[in-house]
Amino acid sequence: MSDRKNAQINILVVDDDRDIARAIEIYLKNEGYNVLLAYDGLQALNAAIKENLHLIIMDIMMPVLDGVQATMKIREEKNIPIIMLSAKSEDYDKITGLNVGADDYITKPFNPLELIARVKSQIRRYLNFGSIEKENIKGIYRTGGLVIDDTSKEVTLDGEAVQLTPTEYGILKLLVSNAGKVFPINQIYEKVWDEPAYSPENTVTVHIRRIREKIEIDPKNPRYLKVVWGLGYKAEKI
Amino acid sequence: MSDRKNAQINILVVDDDRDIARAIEIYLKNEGYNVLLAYDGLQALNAAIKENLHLIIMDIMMPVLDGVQATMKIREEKNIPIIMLSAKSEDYDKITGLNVGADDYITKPFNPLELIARVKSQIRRYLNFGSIEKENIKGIYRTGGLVIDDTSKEVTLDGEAVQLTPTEYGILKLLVSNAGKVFPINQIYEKVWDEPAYSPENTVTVHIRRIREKIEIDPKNPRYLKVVWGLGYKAEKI
DNA sequence: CACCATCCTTAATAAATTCGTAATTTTTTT
DNA sequence: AAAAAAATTACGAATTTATTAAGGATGGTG
Repeated sequence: MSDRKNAQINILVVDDDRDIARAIEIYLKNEGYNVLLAYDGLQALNAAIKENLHLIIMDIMMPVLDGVQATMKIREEKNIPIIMLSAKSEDYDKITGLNVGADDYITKPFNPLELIARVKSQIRRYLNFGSIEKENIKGIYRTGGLVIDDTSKEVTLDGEAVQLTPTEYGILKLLVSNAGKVFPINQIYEKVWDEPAYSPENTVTVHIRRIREKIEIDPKNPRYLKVVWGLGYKAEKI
Repeated sequence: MSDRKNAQINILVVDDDRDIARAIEIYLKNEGYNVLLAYDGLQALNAAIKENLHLIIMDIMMPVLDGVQATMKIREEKNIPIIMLSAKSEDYDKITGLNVGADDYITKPFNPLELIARVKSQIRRYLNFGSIEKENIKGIYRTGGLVIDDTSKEVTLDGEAVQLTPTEYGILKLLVSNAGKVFPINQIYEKVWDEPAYSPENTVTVHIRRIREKIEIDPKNPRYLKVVWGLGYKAEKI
């Protein structure tokens, strides 16, 4: 029953009520979408940066970081469509949500058909808008001659395959998929390892060095993985 | 001689010395601004709440409610730019004024041209704030040919990259993102270092000097990073 | 189960870059 | 002219990143 054409589309569902999140997940998977789950705004924000998302469905009332705040943060980074969910149908929520950068709004309890309709509408709008490149939907990231295919997990440099370890791949994907953006070392650690960074930040440095050895002609003068002194690393946007 | 485009802009002039208030009124009307007058802090506060103001020029020494107190009250309500006027150029006044939320500062007797220049600068800053949101949301700050991209932490001057150290970057970002606003040295220290400033830090001065060397053609006559004597530094709004 | 290969982490050291301080000079204000 | 504020200069200390190497965990294989 699942559409093949939707198999590449990643939707993030964010709700602290796991039953609701799971229910939505079922509806969406039934339509053939690929679904990721998060249970608070912070997780959502991390996923938005790390994953190749095409739509976010987010509850407003959440612990840690509520839907409104999370939306604002995400908007600073990405331009993915966001549908807000709210238990109450109060105007205040709606207005806040939309002003803050949400693209649509659904009140709970919602009609599954309506949810799907709005999801499709947003996706159509997003994909047609040209705001996204065809490449992105396939999970392909690139800068200069460096190409990362996240579907096959293959990395090529000027057409030649590069062999990376899982950790190296994770770091490179994070940086290249957000090319130009500077990531502090501990943020890299947290996003790639998915656990709080205490102090072993040297680890990241060592990995960076190894990636450079594999993708840079002259690791001392990197073209792609650049350090921004005192701030972190970034993949040069070429 | 009056600009039509300024006809919609309402400036409140607050001074208990009516001659001075009227003099300022004339200068401003000459530029095409719409001028309202108030003769003490309480009137000013009322006007700030009732009228649709775009700028306030306020004397510090006033009966009923002085300029500092009035500024604090107004700040609780609105975020209109406020330029403080002071007969004496005593440090105490200046520092209090700026810490309390004034955006700029002029000492009497003042040069009419300077007054107008500062008025224009503040108005521009205030009115642009809403419309440049797109840039702001992406973390791009600019004044003149100086552009700061906070995502990639890149600074360019007339298109050419400028290499700044983390501290230099922090200072420049603070000033440029609030271009036109004067920051006392200890405020700069506290915001950039994120720790209390104990002794008057010569450190900031040295950093300013280093930034100037990198972004100014003639560091002795800076176009961007200007000192406001006895007060602090500001990035010129160009 | 022992062996091997791969990858990750840690530590130690080196290299690079930046920072803060103090002393001195210049500029501005009174 | 005196005083205050800011600019300038130079240099050693401190911070941050790079590099190298060794040890340990993991997983596959004979």
